[in-house]
Amino acid sequence: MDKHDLFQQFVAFTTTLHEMTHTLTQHVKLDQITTLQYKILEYIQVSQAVTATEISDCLHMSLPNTSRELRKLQEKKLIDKIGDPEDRRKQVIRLTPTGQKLMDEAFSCIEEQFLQFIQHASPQDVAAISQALTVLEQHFFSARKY
Amino acid sequence: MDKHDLFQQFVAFTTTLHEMTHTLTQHVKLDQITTLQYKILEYIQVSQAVTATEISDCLHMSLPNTSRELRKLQEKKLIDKIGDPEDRRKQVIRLTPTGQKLMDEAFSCIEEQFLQFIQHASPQDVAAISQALTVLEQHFFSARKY
DNA sequence: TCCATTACTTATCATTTGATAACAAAATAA
DNA sequence: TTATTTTGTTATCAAATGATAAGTAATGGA
Repeated sequence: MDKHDLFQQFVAFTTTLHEMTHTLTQHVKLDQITTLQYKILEYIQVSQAVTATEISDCLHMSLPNTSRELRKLQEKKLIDKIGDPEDRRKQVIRLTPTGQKLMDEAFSCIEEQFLQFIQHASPQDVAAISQALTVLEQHFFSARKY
Repeated sequence: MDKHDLFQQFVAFTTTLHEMTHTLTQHVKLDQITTLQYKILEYIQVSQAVTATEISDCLHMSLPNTSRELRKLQEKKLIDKIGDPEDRRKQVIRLTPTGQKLMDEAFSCIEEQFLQFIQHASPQDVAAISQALTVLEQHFFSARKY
């Protein structure tokens, strides 16, 4: 197994995982927000306190477009913008209780699907999967630093 | 490690992999096609011979929209449609030499980035990553059958 | 103080994508 | 044969997204 073969395997795996992600998320009903807006909420939830610029950088979208989507999310009462007293140009973005509730519901729906997906996995299987994920996380995360 | 913890780990891993995929593909310059069209070409390349209905099903898009994108790709001379003599309603979609060349170039660009990504990986690391990918593929693929 | 930079907003435009209706041709079932 | 299903197309329409110009306010450096 050389690095070229590993690349081939990696591509195939990515396709499988992408398909799996689609299956896991397809039952989440998000009538009020778009996929992009969901990704933004997801990022805010994971990062807890973020600025518009950080969202813009991490989700690879322009600041004007980020600003527009954040305004829409604020209009839907899903996020709050709080002025940063340290630097009054900045605005800290947080989920509102409503936004948090929406994300909690989405995640529990996804988790339910995930559990169905691995319902036949034994404790040994779970340990093996976790170990595999750890290996990949370590290698990919450490590689990102270069 | 119970299944709930595994889910948390899975979500974190998915985020990392998504970010990695973006990094790998960001240097591919596709001035002539959109992301969706690239995904269609990718699917055709992997599957070799497919119909519009198969693309529609696997990429989760409606048949009219699939038909429209295939027409655009045909206009760009990247794919061919060949009538199926067995069933004259069907059309087999294939990459043209130009389309194949475009995909080959894209993939070699992505592979180049991938190799940079794992440039510090030893043969032992490569084996460990491959083993981890195999474990996940097996579990996720077998889970999909249920 | 003055100037450049940063953080963010508003406005506008083109393009992409998703959804749906209506249609035609071929295959299949009744 | 007739009806139904399958495969694919064209034509619209609305919505989402991406890109860019222009502007405001705050910060920080010279």
